[in-house]
Parts: sequence; structure tokens; C-alpha cells
Amino acid sequence: MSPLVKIRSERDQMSAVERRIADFVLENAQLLRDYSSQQLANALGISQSSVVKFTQKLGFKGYPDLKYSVGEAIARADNSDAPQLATASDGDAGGSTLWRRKSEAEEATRLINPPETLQAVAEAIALAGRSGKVFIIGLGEDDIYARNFALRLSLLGILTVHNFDTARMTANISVAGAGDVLLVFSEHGNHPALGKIARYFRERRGQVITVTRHTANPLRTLADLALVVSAHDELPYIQPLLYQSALQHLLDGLFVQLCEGGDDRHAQLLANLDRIQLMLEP
Amino acid sequence: MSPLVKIRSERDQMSAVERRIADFVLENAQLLRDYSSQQLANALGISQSSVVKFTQKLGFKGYPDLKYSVGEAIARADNSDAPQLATASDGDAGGSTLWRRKSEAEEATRLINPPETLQAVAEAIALAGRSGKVFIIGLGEDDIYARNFALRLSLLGILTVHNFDTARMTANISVAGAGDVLLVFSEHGNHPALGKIARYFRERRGQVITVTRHTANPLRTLADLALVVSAHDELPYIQPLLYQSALQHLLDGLFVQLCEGGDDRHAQLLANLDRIQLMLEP
DNA sequence: CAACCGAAGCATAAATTATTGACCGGCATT
DNA sequence: AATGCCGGTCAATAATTTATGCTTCGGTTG
Repeated sequence: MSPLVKIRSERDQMSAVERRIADFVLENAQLLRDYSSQQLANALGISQSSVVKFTQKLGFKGYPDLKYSVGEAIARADNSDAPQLATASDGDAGGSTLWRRKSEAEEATRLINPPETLQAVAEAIALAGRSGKVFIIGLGEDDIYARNFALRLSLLGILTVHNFDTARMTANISVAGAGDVLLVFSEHGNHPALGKIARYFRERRGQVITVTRHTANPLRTLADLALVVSAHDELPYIQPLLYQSALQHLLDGLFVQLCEGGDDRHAQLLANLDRIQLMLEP
Repeated sequence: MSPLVKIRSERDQMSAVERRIADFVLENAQLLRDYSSQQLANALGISQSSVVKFTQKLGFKGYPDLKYSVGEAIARADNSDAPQLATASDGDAGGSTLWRRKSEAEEATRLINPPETLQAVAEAIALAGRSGKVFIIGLGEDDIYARNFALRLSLLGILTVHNFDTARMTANISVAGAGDVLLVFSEHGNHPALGKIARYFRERRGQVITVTRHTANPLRTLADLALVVSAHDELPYIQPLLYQSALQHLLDGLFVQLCEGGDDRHAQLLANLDRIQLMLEP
């Protein structure tokens, strides 16, 4: 039970001095943090031993114990009241706001991608990893995330072909077949060349997975499986940050799912991580 | 700020004994309630004074202050995590946990980089953007973020030279001079070639900014300004995700600061964004 | 190799907390 | 009304806990 509730409930059966202590604690609980039993006694003009006896009567081990408990109680209470206040009066200009916006974008993105889809994508990639190839492409800023994800898949022992120009990718794809997977990253999903590549890949009976904004876009209509990202902001220099965070988060989730998908991919990953560690820190 | 997050974030630059204290506190935070500094010391087989000094180094008034703060943190966590546990078990297995871990890493990273440093870095880059060049290098996975940041600086109209191999970068740097800035990305900060480049750059009177893990590492000692990243997880496939999230968050914050730094960089950015938009969606 | 720096422990001072015993006033019993 | 009991309070002090000064030791720098 909260120490404050307990104090209040017993207040009526207390002696005069005890009641004064009780009142002080109830009204200035937050000050208690910086008060020793002696200081509290001074503040009330009573003896320190009275304070200690007071705490013991209430069932606490002693003064520090009461103090600690009151601290917990305040923390619990502050926790449900203060956040609204804190976010409203956030002095810390951009940093914390940015953080909140990113969280929102990430959460929104998590919500619009059904677990089944994620599961299906993970399985498709895993399958391609066992018996085929994974092709990955992204242009411009999208390339950065394509590159990153490609690297991670490689670490899992999945054969990955990464390109950042359409010509090479077209050439590479000519060896694709059933059981292979193409991952296309395109924020707006309306780059004609990517559309052509996706179509070509489908003709060769490969599975197309797109990662785009959550809009109706040409690329997405070509997909066997479509992952989507949600991120919006009025400020033009903020929006890309949100998009990238949300995208990254989506990919992170996918990656974790792959890692935890059993198999011996886990072991493979560890081995690869170790090997890389050695390479980078000679 | 949560004392536990703070402890975790500084864990890396602690001595052996301090790290043992940190680990104990992180893992047995609830037990702390019944431990005096002496008991804690006994439990770890170290001296009581080490415990007290540990708390003071972290910025607490003393051991009781730490204890009280940890108590608050636990109370807060118990209060909002229990409800979250319910949401976590509604199907979305790993996603929500991952999200929380990422948030923690981002928060810890925000805490260990003083606003002054961030400000100074932003100004250094802005200055170099007006009258000099910004060199950026990162190897392996670090390259991904180096590349991303380089792209963003370009959008702001800042002349940026990005490389992902040491040979080219060395060559490029030979034209560097005072007023230029070198940004080095290196998670562990102990790649000899990067150290050489940084030293060489300093000789040419340029300003070196490093971005590394929050550890004592050779590269960091060469920096005029050092940004640091905190991210930890036992799972080897999670930790990189956290590192990258935290790093990205740090860079996002920096970028926003640059965007909001006045000047006409803002206008420049808008123009560039438009132009790129046209290029990518013909 | 000397000088230095920081980390850790020991011893001890300082502080905080808990207990003891004395005193006082109210109140019931004689 | 006197006596004895009892809860409450406090000052003094014991016990515990925390903080600090000093020393040593291992590693680093010049």
C-alpha cells in the first residue's frame, strides 16, 4: 500500500506531534528527498527521535525506509500525470520533438504492416536464402537502406545481389528464376525503370517485394508482397528523417524475425560477425 | 533522466570495478532497496569507498541519492511497464521490445552528448560549409551512415567530400587546410588507417570530428570534437541495430540543428529537394 | 627511467539513524 | 488526594552508515 495512503488513514489515531509529522509528510512529500530525519524534526520543532518512532510505528524499518517508499509513491504518481505536462512544456527545442515524431512514424508504420505480411516476407526471404538468390535495388536515398539491408542478409548467409543502378540490375536479373526474390526500395514507387525491372523479374517467375510509401503507386501494384512506410511532417527537412527512421525500423523488425527464425542462420550470423570483427580490428 | 539509463550509457568508459558495480545495479536494481553501500561493496568484494565514489562520479550526491533515484526509476517502470506487458503479449512478440531497446539507446546517446558539443559540431560544419570543405569517411557499416550524412550535407549546399576507402581519402585530404572539417565514423575507433588520416588532417590544420562508440578509443583522442554513441544488448544481432539507431538519431539531431541554423541554407535545401524530386520522378 | 595520473583500498572523520533512559502530564485505582 | 501506571516526548548516546583524506599500486607519457 502506498505509504501516503497509510499515513493518511492512521492520521486520526495519532498524537499531536505525530499528526504534525503526518501532515508535513503528506503535504511536502517531494521535499522529503532532501530531508534527513534531523532536518525534518527541526522543520517541525520536534525531536529527531520522534520522527524515527513515528516511522517505526507505521511499520517501516526506519526513517530511510519511509523516505524510500515515499519516493517510489511520488514516482508512480508523477508517472501518469507529469508526462502530459512534460511533453507540453518541452524546453528542449528540437531534439525531443524530433524524437517524438520519429516514434510516431515508427509506430504508424508498424501498424499498417500486418504481421502476416511481415511473416510472409521473412519466409520468402528465408526460402530464397536457402535455395535461391535475393536481389536488392534502391536508387538515391533509398540505396542507403537497400545497401544496409543487403549487408545484413549477407551476414545471415543469404546470397544477396545488391545494385544501385538500373542497368546492372537488369543485367543481373537475367539469371533470376523461380525461388528468387527481388526487393525493391522506392519511396514514391514511380520510377519507370524500377517498374520495368519488377515486371521483367515477374516474367522470370521470381517473387517481387516492394518497400514504398503507404500510397497507391505503380510499383506497389506489381508486388507479390508489399511493405509500406508511413511518415509525414510539414517541414520538408524533417519528413525524410521520419521516412528513413520508419523504414529502418521496419527493416530492423524484419531482420530480427529472420534472425529468430530458427535454422542455423543464427550460428552463421555469429560466425560472420566474429569474422568481420577480426577484419576491422587487426 | 533515469539513473539506470545513465549508468548503462556510461558503462563503457568505466574501470573494471566500476563496471562490476554498474552491472550489479542494473541487474539487481530492486535489491538495492535493502543494501547499504557497505553491503553492496561486500557483495562485490570491493571497498565501500569505491561504491560511494562510483555514485559521485555519476553525478549523484552520494550513495543514498543514487539509491533513492533508482527506487523512483523502478517505481516508474513498474507502473508503465506492467501495462505495456499486456500490450506486448497481444501478438506483437519482438517488435515492441526492439522498439523499447532502440528508444533507450537513443535516449542514452542523447544524454552523453552535451548540447554544447552538438552545437559546436553544428557550427564547425556550418562554418566549413561557408568557407571550406567537409570531408567524410567511414568504413564497412559505418560507411552507410557516412554516406547518408554526406548526402544530407550536400543538400544543404555544403561542399562535401565522401570516401569509403582510406587510400582515396588520404589523397583527397592533401588539399585540405584550415577551415576544413573531417568527419570520421568508426564504431570502435581503433582502425589504424583512420587514425593516420585524422593525424594527417590535423597537421594540415583542419578540424577533426569523430563519431564513435562511447568508449576510450585511439581515434577519439585525436578529435577536436567527439560525438559518442551508446548502445548495448546481449544479443549479437540486436546490438548493431541499436547502435545504428542511436547513431542515426544523433545525426538526425545534428542535421535538424543545421537546418534550423538560420542563414539561407534553408532555402538552398528546399531548392535542392525540389530539383532531386524532379530527377527521380521524370 | 622518472614523473605522473587515475583507480582502488584502508583508515577515519562526519553524518545520519536508532535506542536508551529520564521526565512529564493525564488518568485510573486505592 | 496520593500513588502508581502509561503513553508520549526529548536529550543523550550508541550504532550504523556515509563521505573523505591519504597511501599504494599499475599503467602511461614524455
